[in-house]
Amino acid sequence: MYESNKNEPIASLTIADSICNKLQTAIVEGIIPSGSKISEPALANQFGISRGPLREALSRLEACKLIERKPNVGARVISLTRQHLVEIYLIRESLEGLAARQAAKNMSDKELNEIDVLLDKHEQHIKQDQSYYQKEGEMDFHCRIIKGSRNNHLIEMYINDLYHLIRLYRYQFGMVSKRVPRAFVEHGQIVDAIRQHDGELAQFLMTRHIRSSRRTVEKMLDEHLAISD
Amino acid sequence: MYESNKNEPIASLTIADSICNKLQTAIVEGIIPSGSKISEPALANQFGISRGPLREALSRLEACKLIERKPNVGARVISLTRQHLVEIYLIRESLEGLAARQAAKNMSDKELNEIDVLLDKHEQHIKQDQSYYQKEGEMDFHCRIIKGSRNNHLIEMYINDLYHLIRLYRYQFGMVSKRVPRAFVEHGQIVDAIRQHDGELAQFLMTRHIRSSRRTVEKMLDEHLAISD
DNA sequence: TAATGCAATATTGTTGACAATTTGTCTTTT
DNA sequence: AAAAGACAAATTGTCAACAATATTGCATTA
Repeated sequence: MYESNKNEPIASLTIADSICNKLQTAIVEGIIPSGSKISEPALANQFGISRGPLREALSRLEACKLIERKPNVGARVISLTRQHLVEIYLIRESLEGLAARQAAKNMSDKELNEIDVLLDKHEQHIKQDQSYYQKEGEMDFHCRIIKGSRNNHLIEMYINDLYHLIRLYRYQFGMVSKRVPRAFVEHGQIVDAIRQHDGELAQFLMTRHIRSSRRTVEKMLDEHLAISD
Repeated sequence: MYESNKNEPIASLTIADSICNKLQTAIVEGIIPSGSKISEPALANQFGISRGPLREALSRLEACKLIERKPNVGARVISLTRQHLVEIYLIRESLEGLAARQAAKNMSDKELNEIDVLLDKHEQHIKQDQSYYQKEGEMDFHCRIIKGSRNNHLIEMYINDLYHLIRLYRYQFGMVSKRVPRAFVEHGQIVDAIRQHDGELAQFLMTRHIRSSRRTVEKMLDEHLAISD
């Protein structure tokens, strides 16, 4: 019996899992708008399932802070605010800095080569079409550094919780800026530092990279949009 | 009608909430031992409730990583390992460093004075009885710095998730060390830096404080206990 | 007319039963 | 005797109905 047993589970086994994933992308992409109330009966028969697994899915969405629940009242998608966005960026500066430092210790050559391939691909995409890079490429890079830290708790915190929030703000605020080429260069610098096992430098560069990104976003929000504080 | 409407909810309103709290302390205090399997039917009629709210509580325990669940198999209390403990300490170094830096910006004089009172109380307790300080006092201090950061997302991450894990390891590994007096001094230094609005220094001191604590613990684990890696 | 209180409605929380999956045991086979 | 397979028991996942709470609208009253 030839088991093709990749560590990846083939598909979302339980309904709650499946629904949770669908709701995550629905919220990220604004199909369920931020701030809107979530009706359990409505969603349940919209997906053709019972309220049981739906509530389980909502629990997980609450855990990764995509929704807020009040007892006996219900669930709402979180409201996007400038302050919250800044809070997340500050946390990212901190955690991804740590990740970069640890990645310089623990990341394998194989992983680094794969990142090289990724960055090459990004370079091509940037020359033609910025949108891809902005939407997925950037986060892809950051996730790999996180994974390279070998800190499983950090990896879970990031992939399960923070990741979705970051994507949410990215989508909803449509963050595209002149920083894309600059960010690309900074990614290269970070990889270099990791390759040389210079943890301190990698941490410094990563922290600064995200801080720059944060400031660009803050400026953008101040100028362009009058988003409720 | 004189509403004594403190922002605190009077009691855990929903059963799931109540059970979740009970399970958290049960796990932290080892009443439900780490690594043990959790039987839903058993727990349910042990608490005299149905499996519905119990599962909701388990979902939250999974969210704060006190238990691990596998689909169609069940839930287990996490196994305590040296590596996991180190991972958490590294995350704390990072996040509490950030918190201290932000606290230097945002913490009010009132809060600082309250911490002074707290530290005085600690000093008394240390002179008589180290156990109190180790068990709750230390975490109390750290929580206040976190709250002083005014970063709500960070506060929730810490209070809802990390906090319980830290307490869990504290209880189970019975961490008492000669560092207690030293740690007390370091707490004072951190408060001083915050009071002077020296964010960089506060961050540096907090990070170093936790790093020292981590190294003490690592050494302790290497010497005394042969805990499974 | 505005505010208050009550009743009706709708939503969430909880329960117990049913379905699907896994685990353990026993039999069968090589 | 060991391994494979089938059956049985137990556990988890899911469902639909019931209870409790919150919200809404209306009527009543000041």
